[in-house]
Amino acid sequence: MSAEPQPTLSRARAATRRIALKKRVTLKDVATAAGVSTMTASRGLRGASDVSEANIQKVRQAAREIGYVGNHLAASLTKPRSNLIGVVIPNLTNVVFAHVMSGITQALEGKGFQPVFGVTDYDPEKEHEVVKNILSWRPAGMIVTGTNFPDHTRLILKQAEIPLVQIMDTDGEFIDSAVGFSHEKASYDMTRTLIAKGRKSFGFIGCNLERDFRAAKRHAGFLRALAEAGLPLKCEFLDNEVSSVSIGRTLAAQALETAPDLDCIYFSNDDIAAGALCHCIDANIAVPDRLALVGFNGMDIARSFPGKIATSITDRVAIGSTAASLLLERITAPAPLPSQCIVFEPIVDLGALEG
Amino acid sequence: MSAEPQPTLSRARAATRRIALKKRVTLKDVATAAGVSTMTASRGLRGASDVSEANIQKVRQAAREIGYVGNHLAASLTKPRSNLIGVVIPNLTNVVFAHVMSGITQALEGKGFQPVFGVTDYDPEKEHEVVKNILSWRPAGMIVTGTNFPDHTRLILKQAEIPLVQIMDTDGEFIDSAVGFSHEKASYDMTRTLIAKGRKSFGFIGCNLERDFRAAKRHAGFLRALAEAGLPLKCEFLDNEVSSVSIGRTLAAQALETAPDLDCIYFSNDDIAAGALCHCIDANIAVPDRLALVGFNGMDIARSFPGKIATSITDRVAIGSTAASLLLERITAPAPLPSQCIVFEPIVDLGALEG
DNA sequence: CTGAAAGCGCTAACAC
DNA sequence: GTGTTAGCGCTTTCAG
Repeated sequence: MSAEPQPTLSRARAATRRIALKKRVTLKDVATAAGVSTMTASRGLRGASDVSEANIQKVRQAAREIGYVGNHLAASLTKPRSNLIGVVIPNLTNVVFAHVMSGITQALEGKGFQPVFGVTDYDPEKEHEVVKNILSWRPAGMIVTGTNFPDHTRLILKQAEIPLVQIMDTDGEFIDSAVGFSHEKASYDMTRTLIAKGRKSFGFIGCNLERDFRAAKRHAGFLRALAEAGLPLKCEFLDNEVSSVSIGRTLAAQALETAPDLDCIYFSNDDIAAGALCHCIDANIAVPDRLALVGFNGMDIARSFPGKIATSITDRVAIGSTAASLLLERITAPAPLPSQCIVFEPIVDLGALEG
Repeated sequence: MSAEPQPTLSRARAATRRIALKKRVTLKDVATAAGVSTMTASRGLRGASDVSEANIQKVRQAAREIGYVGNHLAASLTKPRSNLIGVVIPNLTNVVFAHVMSGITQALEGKGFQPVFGVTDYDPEKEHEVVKNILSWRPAGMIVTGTNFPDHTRLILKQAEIPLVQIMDTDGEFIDSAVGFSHEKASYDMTRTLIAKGRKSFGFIGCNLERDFRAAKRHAGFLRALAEAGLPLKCEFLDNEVSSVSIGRTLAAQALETAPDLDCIYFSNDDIAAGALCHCIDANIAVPDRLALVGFNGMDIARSFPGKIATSITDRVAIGSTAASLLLERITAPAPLPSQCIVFEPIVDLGALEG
């Protein structure tokens, strides 16, 4: 008797559901409407080989008529992985990551993958949660930011055994593959260039260095170049808020009060450098002649003051799209590909300092 | 005989899979490890009521030990809807939408929903594809941009019968609920204010008006205010590329050559206004005394030239987070909520024109 | 409080 | 070419 099916249950449930959500259109409905089996319907809709042209038309027509939508959940359940792509980034108000995302979506365009994303706010715990959550959607691959993961996060990422691309940072160890650049080297290079241009009296202003590992690495590269040249760091102002134009303005004012003889301030990014420039304009300080301002990323905001702010130009969109393309390549490869790292070296842009 | 199970098949498949992906850890493995049934394991992991504390501990411990990750695909399949939230936006390089996304993720934080998103590039066909695709993940709700949808897109959105929030634009008809403001009214208001300040000789410079419906609505509001005041439009330069600082620079130069007596240029957004400002600085044109520049959105780039650019300040982050909160409210409501529209009126910021 | 059975909607594998 | 069967991994019944 327990082997006997009990139609009572499912009928009751169906009835309940019908009241709540009208009818849920499934593949079976398409099949019925087209007068074929569900398999033929399935194959027809997917344009599989081995279906008669007549049936393909019938099935697609039927699907359109009854407004069939398909169910990726069910389809993915029959496969080892879904066609979702997980994307984990620290922040979205910062344009840098918006650009990266843009590159990612461009590369994913029309490839049949849908991005699922999570924002970590530079918080390792949130990051872990987000990664775990996304992994439970069985994504075909993941793109995550940076190389600094706590062990337990690194572990689940490894154990997922799916293609993984770590972006933006190539300074640490990566798990599967990476696309980005060395922040330490980028700021080291920039600082050496500035020293070569004759700057001697350096200050540093940075935001969020405790949580933003990449900003911290830029700080480190800056200090290394200074140390190698035997130059002192005249003053340093750090803030733990996320960077913004207004903070730059405030901190620059403070720095110049503390050390009026500075001839160069290195900022952890362009936003704060732009804020500092606003202060300099008001305070009538000649930029860059008397004081050089150096940001990072080459963002619109820095470029909109032509020549005033020196910066390291990074191609975020390219990093995003390259990462996504690399990921797709690794996903579709018949066998796991060897580890790989693609570097996009930033371009030193001195602006008016060049002359 | 056909009723006889045929274990050969599944064993063969399992073996194959084992080679490819090692073992896939499922709930059953957790149950076995903990010495309980799958149901107890399921309930334990979800912290359901009616499970003994002892078993909860055993199950969670086991899950941790064998590195169980869970499978949202399977879990969602048993429910009418997944806990994904679909988000559809036109663009990501434009900071405006990055801010919106940021607000959305903030509001979704810790609520157990994961955003899935698609970018349309202002293309209705891509938009339709993206919407259809996301719907087939059976999201619990959707956030889409704007009110201008082609009929077939509007239809599938309606038929999905899930909570829907349309954002950024309240000018047209919305399907379920909306969070945003009237672009037409915003620019109408701004233009009237400018006229009241004595500006008489207006030009318009815009980008992407053909595809960006909201920019087009701002254009319309601007023209309406002009017409009402009986003022002529002295010149207009439109471009079909996506807006950028450099385009603004170019078009402003052209406009001022065509109509040197302009005393106010209205731009479709802040980027291009900032580009125009760069031109004015170079050409030594007093802004805003001789020429007022008016952008839209109140973005950092405009504010970084304090007072120079008049703009309508919009709170994108708030729109995003409000939209997401509203969506969650509608998702969790026991019964469908009535239609609802939340308006965030932009703030007119005249900058130095104020005086 | 726990377990067995059935089924979510789809597709891979086999049979016809 | 097309249909039948079984099963993806989980949860919702319902029976103990």
